[in-house]
Amino acid sequence: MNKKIRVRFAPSPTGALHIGGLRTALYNYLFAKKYNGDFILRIEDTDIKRNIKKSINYILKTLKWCKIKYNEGFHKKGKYCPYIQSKRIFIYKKYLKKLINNNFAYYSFETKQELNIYKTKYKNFIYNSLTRNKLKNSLTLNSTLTKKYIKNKNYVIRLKTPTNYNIIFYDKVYGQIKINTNEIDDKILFRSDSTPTYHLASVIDDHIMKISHIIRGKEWISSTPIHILIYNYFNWNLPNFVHLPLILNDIGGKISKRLNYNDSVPIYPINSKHFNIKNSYKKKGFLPKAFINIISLLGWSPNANKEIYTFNNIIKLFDLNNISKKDVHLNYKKFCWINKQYINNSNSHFIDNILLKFLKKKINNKKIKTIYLKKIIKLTKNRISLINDIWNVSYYFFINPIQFNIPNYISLFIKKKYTEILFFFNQIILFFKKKKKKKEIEIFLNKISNIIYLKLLRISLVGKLIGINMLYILSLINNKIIINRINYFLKQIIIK
RNA sequence: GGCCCAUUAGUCUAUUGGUUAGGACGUCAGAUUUUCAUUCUGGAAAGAGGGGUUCAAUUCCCCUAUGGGCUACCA
Repeated sequence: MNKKIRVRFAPSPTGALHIGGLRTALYNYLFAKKYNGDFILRIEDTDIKRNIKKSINYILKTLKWCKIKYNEGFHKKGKYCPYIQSKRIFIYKKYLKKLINNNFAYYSFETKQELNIYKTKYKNFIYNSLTRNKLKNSLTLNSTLTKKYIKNKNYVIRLKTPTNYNIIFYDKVYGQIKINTNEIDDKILFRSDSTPTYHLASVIDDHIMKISHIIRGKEWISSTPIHILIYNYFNWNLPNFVHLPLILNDIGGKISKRLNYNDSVPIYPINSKHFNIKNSYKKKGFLPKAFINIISLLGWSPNANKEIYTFNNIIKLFDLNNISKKDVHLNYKKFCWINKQYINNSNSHFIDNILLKFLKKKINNKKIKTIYLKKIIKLTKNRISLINDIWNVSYYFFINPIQFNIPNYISLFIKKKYTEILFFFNQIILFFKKKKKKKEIEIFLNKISNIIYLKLLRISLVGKLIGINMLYILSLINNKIIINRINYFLKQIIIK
């Protein structure tokens, strides 16, 4: 019975891959990796109307960024090619015929409008064994009429669900679940435009591709009985079902709710008329390794009081038994904290290069030397959580402050001791007229006994009371610039 | 409305019948930092409510409440 573990991630290319989708992909990947199984990427593009061309590429790019590798599937050669459902329709048609011939599926001739009328007229209208006898389909109409409808292609094909039959299945996360067939409708398997629906295509593919575990979002629990019926009708062995808790957005709703693209949080930046999203986890400055750590903890937790894990450790520890049943709320601050741990604790050379690249791009000034930037990075990087934050903690080395944020008690001090302050700054200007060594600056700084003077100096150079130690600011910023900034600051004070 | 699922601090979670209910983010206080941030130390903070079962229930059962999912010729 020890069948090979084979799992799949089967996104439909209808939009940006959001954090929930990526979590599903990751859990499938982790499970496959842990048990030396196969991880398959299958594109489920059966709904032509909703397909967005760019999204397949987007999904691929996102998985690549996260280093989630699939060893079989779209764009790769494999035993069960092609791995995109729009190119497998002939297969689904073949199996569909079997269902019809065995009386497990039938033609139904109501138009969408007619169905809508039923739905508004009768509360809780369901197209199933309780109602289909009174409706327009191949089970009720005589053969000539049926043939006529089929010839005109005005039909859909529905699954024939049994009457009052309890479908009981065992979910690895949620345990036993029981749903009565009277509650589900005769789902459409094949649309009037001759395309299969998800239910048909995915069950057939999962069987053909020998998928052993179906790991997917909890929203599929209600559809699982339909899938089980199809498996049973074909006399196929059931796969293991593993439903994952949902990831909820701040409002508490499903993160990928219907067609609301803006609700989903993209991982990778993407530009197209369908995605009007400027921000992404990648662009904000999350590191892929940290991000994997973050999403691995969204609905799963190892039994340890630890938060930071390497990818390999996550694979080792990953266990379906530790998946939570409770839906997950995102905690963005914790995401940032985890990312910070990676910035400060992983290979510093690697992180420094990323930061260097970011700063160089931001400054866009080739005169500024790499060694200089590296020094600044070294001094400031323990202050950031996201890569992009490096600018917020180091900008004052590159741009002059224009506005000054002066607290009240210092404003009062300026008014009182105006002439003394002028004298103080003149001394500093004088001091910086000549090149100075770090040691000399340190001695000079130590002579300043009044803290407020130091604070004033900081404000004149940085613009506000933030930033690294004054010694480093004074020794890293060019003397001329220091003097210019002070002069500008003094002018501003006079105006006030 | 119907069906299904969930419910430990603001959030993520550990303990799965006997614990001072543990950890993390956040928050608050203190120390370090001339400032800010970091870092460190410490504090506050939880079993939705009501019934059972049991010597004992956060843990098992029932009801209620709340939240979520599904209820498409979407996936």
